[in-house]
Amino acid sequence: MTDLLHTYQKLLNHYGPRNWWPAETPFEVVIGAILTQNTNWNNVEKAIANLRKGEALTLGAILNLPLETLEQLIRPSGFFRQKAERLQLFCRYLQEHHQGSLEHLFDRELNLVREELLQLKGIGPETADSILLYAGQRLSFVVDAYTYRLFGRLGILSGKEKYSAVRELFMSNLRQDVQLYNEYHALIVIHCKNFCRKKPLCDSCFFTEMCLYRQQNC
DNA sequence: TTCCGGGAGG
DNA sequence: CCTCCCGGAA
Repeated sequence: MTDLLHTYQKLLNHYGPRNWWPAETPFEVVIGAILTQNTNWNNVEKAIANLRKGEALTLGAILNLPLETLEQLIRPSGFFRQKAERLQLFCRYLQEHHQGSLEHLFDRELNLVREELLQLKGIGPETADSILLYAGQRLSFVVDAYTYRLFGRLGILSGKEKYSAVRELFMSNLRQDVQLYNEYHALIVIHCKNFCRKKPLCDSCFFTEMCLYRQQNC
């Protein structure tokens, strides 16, 4: 499946390296990964700005803040009640099982860490992989709705594959390189925001002959 | 004013 | 399957 590499090259040529994820620290990556579930990043930015202004961007602050206060700070990110609970659950877990240290959490065999993350309420596969890759620099490819959409339209996915199958497809066909995984997912995100939207802007998209969708609909 | 977009759990 | 929610675009 050299298509995956070819697609990566085209994206990288067009956008250049993204150096994701937009956060100051690994802990902020985790917070952002939870807040951005089913949510635009613009809304997450407002929530993070509120947390920062409220000096609430630390594990201790999130644990000690009254739930209602935390809810109001992250309100712009949507689903604020469940997300506030999930932030506190994650922080409490990190506190009690890893001395509050993400490094301690990450410093074991990949699948052990991943399974541990997946046990936590509010951390599904995409959030777990985002945390592993972008907060932990661990080799775990992130699959999201954009991945299904872009590669579905390119004719590489049918859309019916399970999350794990898509992740394994990428992981078994790409170099085992954290920076490559980081860039690839970031490039998929920006391309789907710019062009490969639900209502795609095919006219200005640089995937031409290799896009099945474009061949059939444009 | 309605509509759109975006993960996880139940 | 459904629910949880917002901000910005239409």
